[in-house]
Amino acid sequence: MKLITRDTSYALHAICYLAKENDRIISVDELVKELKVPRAFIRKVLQKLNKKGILKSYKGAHGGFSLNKKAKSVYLLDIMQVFQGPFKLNECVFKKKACPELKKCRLKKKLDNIEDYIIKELKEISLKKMISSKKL
Amino acid sequence: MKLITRDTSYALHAICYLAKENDRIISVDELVKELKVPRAFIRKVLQKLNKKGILKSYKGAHGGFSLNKKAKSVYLLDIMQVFQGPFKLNECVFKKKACPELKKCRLKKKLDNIEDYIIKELKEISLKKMISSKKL
DNA sequence: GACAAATGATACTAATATGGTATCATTTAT
DNA sequence: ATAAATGATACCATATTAGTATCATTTGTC
Repeated sequence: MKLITRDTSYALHAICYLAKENDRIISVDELVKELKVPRAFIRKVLQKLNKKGILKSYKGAHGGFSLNKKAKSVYLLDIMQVFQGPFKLNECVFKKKACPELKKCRLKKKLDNIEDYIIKELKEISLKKMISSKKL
Repeated sequence: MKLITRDTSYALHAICYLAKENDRIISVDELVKELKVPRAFIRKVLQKLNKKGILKSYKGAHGGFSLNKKAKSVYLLDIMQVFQGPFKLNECVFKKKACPELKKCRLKKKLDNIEDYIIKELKEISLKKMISSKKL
C-alpha cells in the first residue's frame, strides 16, 4: 500500500537534480551517473515529464533536459499524477446491494474527506520546498 | 491509486452484514445470496478474518461465521490491514545518493505526517459507526 | 554533407500484485 | 454414517509495475 511508485520516485530525484542546476541542459548520461538509476527507465520517465510540460527537452548533440517551470510552481501532486494517474483513493465501496440499510454511502463521504486532505497537503509541497534547506 | 482493494471491500460488506445480525451464525451461502459476491473469494476472505480474530468460525453442519468483537472496537484500518498489509504510504523516496544536499529526508517527514493523519482518521471509523445511521 | 551524440517513439519482457477458481481434508449436527 | 459446513492450499487469469531494447529523428561539429 504505497503512495509513491518507482517511476515517480525516479522523477523526483531527476527533477530535484535539474532544479538545483537551474537552466543548465543535463543529459541522461549525467543523470544516470549522478543518480544511479537504470538508463532506459529514466529516459522513459524524462520523456513523459517533457510531454507533460514539466521538463523541456533538447534533441541532438549536447541535448538533454532542463526544468520548464519555476521550482516553486511544480508540486509533488503534479509529478505523482503524471505517473500514477488521477489521485482517487476510493471507488465507492458500498455500492450495489451491500449494507442496504445505508441510505447514502456515508463511508465514501468520510473517505472523500481524507482524500481531499491528502490532495491539499500534496499540493503544498513544491519542488522549491523540496530542494530548499528550510522546513517543509 | 486506490486505498481500498476488492478483498477489503468484500470483507467490509460481509462484516457489516454479520454485525447487523448480532451473534447469529451466518453461513457462506447466506452471505453469497445477500451480498452477491463470488463464493470462493468470499470464503477466503472470511477465513482470513477468522484467523485474525475479527470473526469467529463454526465448523461442520450449520456452521458459519459471526463477529468476534464488539462492533465499536473493530476499525476500518484493522480490516484494511488484514488484506493490504501495514499501512505505509512511502518508503523513503530520497534515500541513497539522490538529492544529496538534503541532510535529512525532509520529504519523508512530511509524508509521514500525512500518513499519520490518514491512520488516525481510519482508526476512528469503527464498524459501529459504519452500520449506525448516525453521521460518521 | 557525414557523422556522432543526443532525444522520440514504441514494442517487448519479467516480476509482482490483484482478482478469482477449484479441490480435498477436516469438523460437526443430525 | 452422512451431509453440511469451514480449513488449507494450489492453481489460473489479468493488470500493474519495473525494466530493457531498438530504431527513427534531430542537431551540433568537423
